[in-house]
Amino acid sequence: MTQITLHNSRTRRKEALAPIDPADVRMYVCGPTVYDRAHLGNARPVVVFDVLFRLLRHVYGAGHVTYVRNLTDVDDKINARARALQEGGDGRDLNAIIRTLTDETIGFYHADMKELGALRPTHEPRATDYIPQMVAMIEGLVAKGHAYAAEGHVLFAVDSWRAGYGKLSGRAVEDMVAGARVEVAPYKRNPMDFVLWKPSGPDEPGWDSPWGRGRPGWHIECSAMSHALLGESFDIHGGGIDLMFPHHENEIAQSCCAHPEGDFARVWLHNEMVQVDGKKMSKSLGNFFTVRDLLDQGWPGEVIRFVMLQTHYRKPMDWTEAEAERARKTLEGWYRLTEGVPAASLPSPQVIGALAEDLNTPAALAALHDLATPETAEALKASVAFLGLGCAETSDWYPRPRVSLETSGHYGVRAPGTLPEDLVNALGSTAARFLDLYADAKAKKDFTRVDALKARLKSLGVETAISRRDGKPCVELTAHRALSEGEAVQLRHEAEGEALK
RNA sequence: GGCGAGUUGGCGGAGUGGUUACGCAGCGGAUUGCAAAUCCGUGUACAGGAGUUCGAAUCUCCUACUCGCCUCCA
Repeated sequence: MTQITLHNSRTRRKEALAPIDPADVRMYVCGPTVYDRAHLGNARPVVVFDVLFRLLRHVYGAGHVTYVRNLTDVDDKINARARALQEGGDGRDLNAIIRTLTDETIGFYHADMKELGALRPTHEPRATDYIPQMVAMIEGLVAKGHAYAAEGHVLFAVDSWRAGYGKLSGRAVEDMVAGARVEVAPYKRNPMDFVLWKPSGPDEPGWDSPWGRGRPGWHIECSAMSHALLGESFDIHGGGIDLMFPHHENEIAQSCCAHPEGDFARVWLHNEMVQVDGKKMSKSLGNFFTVRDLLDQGWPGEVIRFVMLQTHYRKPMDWTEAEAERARKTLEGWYRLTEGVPAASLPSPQVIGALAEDLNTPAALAALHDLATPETAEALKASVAFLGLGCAETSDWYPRPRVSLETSGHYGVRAPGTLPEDLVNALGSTAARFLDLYADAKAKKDFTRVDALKARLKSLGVETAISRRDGKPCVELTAHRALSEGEAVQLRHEAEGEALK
C-alpha cells in the first residue's frame, strides 16, 4: 500500500500518515462562510484538499474515506450583508433575507467548485443545522470550568487550559496579550478569551439557550460538527494557514477540553495564501477576484485548477494570465495526445508517488509531462483524470466541434455527441471544398482563394488547420463556439461555394 | 514589537550531501505555400557572507530582502 507522508503543522514535520481506522479515514476541512461568491483564495483549499481526498480514496478505497467540509451560514458578516440588502430596499425581515442569501451563495459555491473539478465532500453540514450540538458542547465546557457566562455571552477561558492553548500556532498567551492591538471587552477574564455564544438582537438570527436567545461564536461550529460527524478523534484537519490562529487554535481548545478522551485532529494541514502582485488576496484588502470572474473571462475551470496544482500547497501562489495561458496550452497538448485513446485502469505510480510525498502536485505534473508521449498516452490520460483535470472526451472546452477530412475521402468527426448534425454536414462539406481549393492552389501555386476562404471561416469562428496523414493533405475545421443561425447559413453557403474554374 | 514561512536559470517550478529535473520562453534544425501541430538538438541557476565536509542548492551561523499571522479572512 502506498505510504502517504504529510507535513503536520502541529509538529512542523513531515509524518507518515497512520489512520486511526484505515477502513474509515476521516478528514475535516474548513469551508466557506456563505455571504459572497468564492474568490480564488477561497478556492485554493478546495482544490488542495480535493487532491488529498482523491489520493486517500485511491489508497484506502473510495468507500473508506469520510470528508467533511462545513458551510458556515451563521455569522456576523452574513448579518451585515443582509442588513445592507435591507437598507438597499429589500423589504423582508432580516432572517428571510439571510436564508435567501445563504441558500443562493451555497448554490454559487457548489457550481463554482464543480467547475474546478472538485468532488463533493462526503458531508457538507450547515452550521444552523447543528445549533443544539453547539449548545451542548458549550454547556459541557461551562460545566468543566473551561467556559463562563458574562453579560449574555459565554466565553472560553484560556487560563483553564494553559498547557494546551497556543501549541498549534506556537504562541504564548503572554506574548499575544502584550502585542494585542484590539480593544478588549471588559467582561473577559483574560484578554485572549474568545466568544462561544453571544446574544442576538430581536431581528437577528437567534436560538434559545441557557444563556438567553443568541447565536454561536465563530469557532464553535467546526468543533461541534466535526465531533458530530467524525467523532472526538479523527485523522486530518485542513484549512488556510490564516486560520491557524485564532480559528484552529480555538477549535482545538474547545474540542480538546470538551472531549479530553479524544485527540481531536491528529494531522493539521495548512495551505498557503493566493497572492496578487505579491500581496495576499483578501476581501479586506479588496484585491480579490472570484472564480466566477475567471470563468466568465473564458478560463476553463480546469485551467484554473492546473495553475493551482503547479504550486505546492505550502507555498504562496500567484495567479497570472501568462501562467494560465501556459496551463491551457499544456492541457491542449495532452488532450490532443489522449483523444480517442483509452485511459489506463490506474494512474501512473509516479503521479501517486509524488502526491503521496506531502501532496507534491508540481512534481506530479512533471510526471505527467514525462508521460506525454504517444507510447504512454493511456497512462497520461488516467493520471490527468486522477488529478481532477478533464480528459479529451469529457472536457467541455477542448474537444470543440470539429471535423477532419483527408484527400482520400476519410472523414472524421470529433465530439459527435455535442455536435448538431447539420453543423457536422456543413463543416464536412466545407472541408471537402477546402481540400478541392487547396489541391487546385497547389497546382497553380496561387493560394489567394484558399487564404480568402480561411479568413471567411475564421470570421465565423471556425479555425482551419492543415496537416498530413500518410503524406496526403488533411484539413481540420474547428468550430470554437456554437454558431449562430446566420453563421450556420453562411457556412453552408461556403460549403456549396462557387464552381472551380 | 512578538511568532512563523520563504529567497533555485528569462519565467514557472522539482530537488535535503556526490550523476540532465521538468515545463514554458529563447536559439538552431526537420517538416511546411502561409499558419498550426509535431519531431530533433541546445545554453543559462541555486540571495549574500562565513563555517562543517573529501565534497553543499541541500547541514550550521550571520546578513539582506520578501511574505504571512498577531483584527474579519481560505
